[in-house]
Amino acid sequence: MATSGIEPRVLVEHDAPDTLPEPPNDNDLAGRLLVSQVASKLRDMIIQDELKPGSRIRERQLSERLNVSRTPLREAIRILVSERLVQSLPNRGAVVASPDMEEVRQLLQVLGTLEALGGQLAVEAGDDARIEEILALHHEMLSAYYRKDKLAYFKLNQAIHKSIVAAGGNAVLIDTHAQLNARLYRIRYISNQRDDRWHEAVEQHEQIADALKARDAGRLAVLMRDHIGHTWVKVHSADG
Amino acid sequence: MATSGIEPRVLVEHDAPDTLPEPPNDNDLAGRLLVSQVASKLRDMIIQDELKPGSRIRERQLSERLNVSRTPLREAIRILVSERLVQSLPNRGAVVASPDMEEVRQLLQVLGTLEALGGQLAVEAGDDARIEEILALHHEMLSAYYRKDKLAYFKLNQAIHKSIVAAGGNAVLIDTHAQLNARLYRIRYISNQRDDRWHEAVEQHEQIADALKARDAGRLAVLMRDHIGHTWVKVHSADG
DNA sequence: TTATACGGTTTGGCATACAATTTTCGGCAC
DNA sequence: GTGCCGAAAATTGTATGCCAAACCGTATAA
Repeated sequence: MATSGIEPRVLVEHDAPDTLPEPPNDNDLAGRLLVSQVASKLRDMIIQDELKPGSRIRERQLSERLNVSRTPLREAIRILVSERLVQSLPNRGAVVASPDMEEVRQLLQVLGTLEALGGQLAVEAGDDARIEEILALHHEMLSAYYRKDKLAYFKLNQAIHKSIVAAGGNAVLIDTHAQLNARLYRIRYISNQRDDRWHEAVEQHEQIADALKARDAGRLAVLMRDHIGHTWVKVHSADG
Repeated sequence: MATSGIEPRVLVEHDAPDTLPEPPNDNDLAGRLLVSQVASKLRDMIIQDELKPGSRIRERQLSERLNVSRTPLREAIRILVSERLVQSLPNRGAVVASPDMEEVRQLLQVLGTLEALGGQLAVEAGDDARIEEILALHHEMLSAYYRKDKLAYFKLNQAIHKSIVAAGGNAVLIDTHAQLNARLYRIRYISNQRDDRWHEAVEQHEQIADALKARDAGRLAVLMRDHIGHTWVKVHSADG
C-alpha cells in the first residue's frame, strides 16, 4: 500500500540522533548470509533513524559504506520493501517509508486484533513458566516506571507484548505481529518519550498482568485490544 | 546481447496445463519493473503447481526459461522468501515452501481473526454499493454451486472473502490478509476439489450474506471466524 | 560389504561491468 | 527574470563473470 511517501515526516523531526532507540535485532539467520546481514543492518539503521523516513537510499553510497557490493544490498532492499519498511519507486530507487497517521491507525487496528488473539492463545496454550516470565517482565517494567526510566520502560513494554504473543505458540502470528510492529517501532518510541498518560498505560498493564495470572483468556483479549486502542489515542493526540 | 531490454512476452509456454488453478494475479505494479514481473510470474508458477512444493529453484535454469538474467530472478526470489512462499536454505538455494498441517492450522487461525475484523469493518465502514457487490458475488457463487462448477465456486469464494476484507477499507488488513492467504491458495484449491461438506460451507455463506445484509457487525465477525474454522476441519480431516 | 576419502561437476553468492533511465544544470529564447 | 530545451552527470536496472561451497559418483581401504 503506497503511502504518501514523499511527505517529509509525520511526527516530530527528532533530528538529533543522540538518543538511539536500540535495535530489537530480532533477526532471523543474521549470522549466515550477507544479504541477511545487510537486511538486518538496514532495519537497525531505519529504526535508529540513521536512515530517516522519506530519505532516499542511494545504493552506491550505502554499499560502500557497508563494505558490500550493490548486489546483496539491492536484494536486502527488496526484502525491506516487501516488509513495507521502505518504498520502491519505479526507476528512482527506494525511500525509507514514513507512515502517515492513517496508516498508523490501520496498523494499530490490525495489531490490536492480533494481540487479542495472542493473549487468548497465551492463556490457553502457554505453560506456567512462560506466563511467569511475562509477569516477571511486567514487574521489571513497573520498576522502570517508578524509576522514571523511559528507555527501560519502553524496551520492557515491547518485550512484554512480544512475549505474550510468543507464548501462544503460533509461529505465523508471532511472525506477522513482529513484522507489523516493526513498522511502528519508531513512532512508538517517539510517542513513548512524552509521558502523556503514562500512568494510564501502566494501569492497563496491571490489568493485563492480572488477567494473565487469572488465566482469563476472554478478558485478556479484550484488554490487549483496548490497550492498543489507548496507544492510538496517545499517538493520534500527539500528532497535532 | 541487447535483447532490447524488456521483451514483450512475459508469460511462458505453460507446458503441462492439465490442471491450472488459475492465478489470482493480484499483483501490485506488475507492468513496471522486471523484478516485479518475475516475482509475479513465480507466484503464479507456485500457485499453479508449475513449481511444486519442496522442489528446488535452480537459478540458471529458471532464468533462461524466463528469459531474464539471474540478477532480477534472485531479487524476485528474495521477495518470495520474505512472503514465505519459498524457503531459503543457507548455501543451498531456495525451495518452494510446503506448509505442513501445523502451519496451515496457524495460518487459518490468524486468517480467521483477520477476516473477523474484516467483516466487522466491512459492516461498520463499507458503503452500500460495496456490500451490494459482495452480495452479488454471493449469488453468483450460489449459482456455481447449483451448477456444480467447482472451479467457478472456488474463485467466487475467494473473491467474496477478499471483497469483504477489502470493504473494511483498512489497507494494512487487506495486505496482510492477501499475503497470508496466498500461502494457503494451493491447499485450499485442493481441498475444494473434494466436495466434503460442500453444502455446509454454502450454508455458512448464506449466514454470512444475511449478516452482511443486516449490517450485523458482531454476528458477521463470529461467522467469519467460524467459517474459517470449518475450513480447517475440512483440510485437516482430509489430510490423513 | 561398508564406510570413507577424494575429485569433478553443479549451484549459489558476490562483485563488477554495461545499458537505460532519470536528474541536474547550463544556455538560450522570450 | 522566468521558463524551456538539451547535453552531461548521476543513479538505477540488468547482465555477466569469477569464486567458493555443496552434491555425486567412484575408488580405495578396513
